[in-house]
Amino acid sequence: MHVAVEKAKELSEGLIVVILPDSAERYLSTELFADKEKSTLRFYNVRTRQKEFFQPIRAEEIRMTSSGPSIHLVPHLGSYRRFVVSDLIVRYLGFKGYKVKHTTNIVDLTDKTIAEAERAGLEHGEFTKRAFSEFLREAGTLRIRNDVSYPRAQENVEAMLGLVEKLVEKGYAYEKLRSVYFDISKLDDYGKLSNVDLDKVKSGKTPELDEYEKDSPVDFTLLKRSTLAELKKGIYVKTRWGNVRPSWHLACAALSMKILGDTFDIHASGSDIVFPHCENVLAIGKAATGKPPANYWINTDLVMVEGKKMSRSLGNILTVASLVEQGYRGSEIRYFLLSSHYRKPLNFSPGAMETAKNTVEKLNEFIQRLIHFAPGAGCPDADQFVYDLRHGFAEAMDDDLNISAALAVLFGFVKRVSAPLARNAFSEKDRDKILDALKSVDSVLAVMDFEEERLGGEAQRLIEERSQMRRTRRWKEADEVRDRLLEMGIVIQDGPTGTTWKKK
RNA sequence: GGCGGCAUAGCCAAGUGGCUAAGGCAGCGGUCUGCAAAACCGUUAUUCACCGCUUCGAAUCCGGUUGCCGCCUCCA
Repeated sequence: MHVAVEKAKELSEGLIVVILPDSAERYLSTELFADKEKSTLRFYNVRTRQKEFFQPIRAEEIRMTSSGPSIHLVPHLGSYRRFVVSDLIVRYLGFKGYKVKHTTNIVDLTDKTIAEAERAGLEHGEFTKRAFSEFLREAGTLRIRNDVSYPRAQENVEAMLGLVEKLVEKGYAYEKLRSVYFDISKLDDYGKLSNVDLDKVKSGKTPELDEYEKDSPVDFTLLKRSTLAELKKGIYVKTRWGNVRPSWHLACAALSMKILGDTFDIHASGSDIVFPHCENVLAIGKAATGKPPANYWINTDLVMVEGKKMSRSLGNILTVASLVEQGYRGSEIRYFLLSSHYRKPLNFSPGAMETAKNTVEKLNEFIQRLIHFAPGAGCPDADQFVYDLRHGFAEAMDDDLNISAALAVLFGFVKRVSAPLARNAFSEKDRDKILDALKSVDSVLAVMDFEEERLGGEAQRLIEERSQMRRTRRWKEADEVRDRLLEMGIVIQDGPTGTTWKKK
């Protein structure tokens, strides 16, 4: 095929006929035939409420932002689902060959962070610094890529004020009693993203209304007048409108735009904060620049517990730390969070965690069997297995990250490889190809472990001794050694070709 | 009340007009084995909440009913 393409380059016109040794499927799907202009990847865009082909603004670098955590307390599983999904998107774009600049905003200057710092008896800056590093640690546990920029609200107040200045100048924002509000009546399509009809929104219920004077109850806060307590602690910014603190919506909009520019590709957030948060971020960007800040708005759905949204106010939250304490590994928690479609609610239950754990363990055991395999003559099907995995996985993920279908392809691959592997059919070359294909899929999923498990000298000696005992039919002694190894966390498996082991 | 979403096996979950309704977990049977475990092979929904409509054909479209969930408010 390559030869034919090279030949074709030399011709100005003509027809080249290539006879391929198989049905040619694997050639036709390669880059050689890819229409460079058209993407095969589709995302459900909340803005248009349909799946759209993804067209980056600049093909050389995709820019994406994720609504970050408010770090007054360690984020719970519901929040982490969003970050894991964002990470999945970034990783899949990477798998597709794109370079991605990803930012996750750290919301560390809110009523909550101030209140929690107070409760913890810590100075606000110190408190949020600790909370932020704890968040980073847990993100690492969940194998979220670390090449994300994490702009912090309290370090970027200037950018926020600049944005407000622009909004006031253009008439989209107004000051009232030393707070600055966004005037949503100035935007004719406010509410379109979240499909909210403001005439039908029950007004008068916003708690801010008691505290603040706005022209319209639906206008949202950009800069919030500081309280006396905040002033005393020095948590305020001096502006020409008064001593204030930026709002969550403003912080998010400003941070993304500062890092990524006025218009970027993807805005990832949660279905529960479309209104008002995403709507307000969109409004701010649009008012400031005349264009929506992002082209694709992707929202992850909720994590549920016994049919209810996981949230602090319901008192049903679960943290990464508590699951780790229960013996679950980060990769298993990650698997649980990404193993069903991101636009569907995900129900948490102990059983679901157990399923995730078992599944990840099985995948890893499969990998260990590949690593510790006994080489054979070679299996002609290996190439096809690998091709089907890569192709099937990409096809599924291309369809708005259809993870269930993608995982089905992966498990189908495992099943097909298992039988030849068990009868030692693969050559070393086959095996390496199979492992490479798995690694490639795992560059997206990030739930598998490829490190070779090794035995300590003591365990190796015991296994050797036990084999000797078995050869001389000293079953009882052999069983005792087996029990002892089990205590050491090593499971013994006697097969027709000898004894193998795995770590528990 | 307004807007939106969901309902598929024991559990989780794809499929959204036509090939046997993917896959995972759990279970069960078999092969192997000194026993065991693992592995491998096989197996588990005549049916997709309910009623009706359209169609040659519906889990999939349309209408209705029921149940659940989210946002409109704290949480995020």
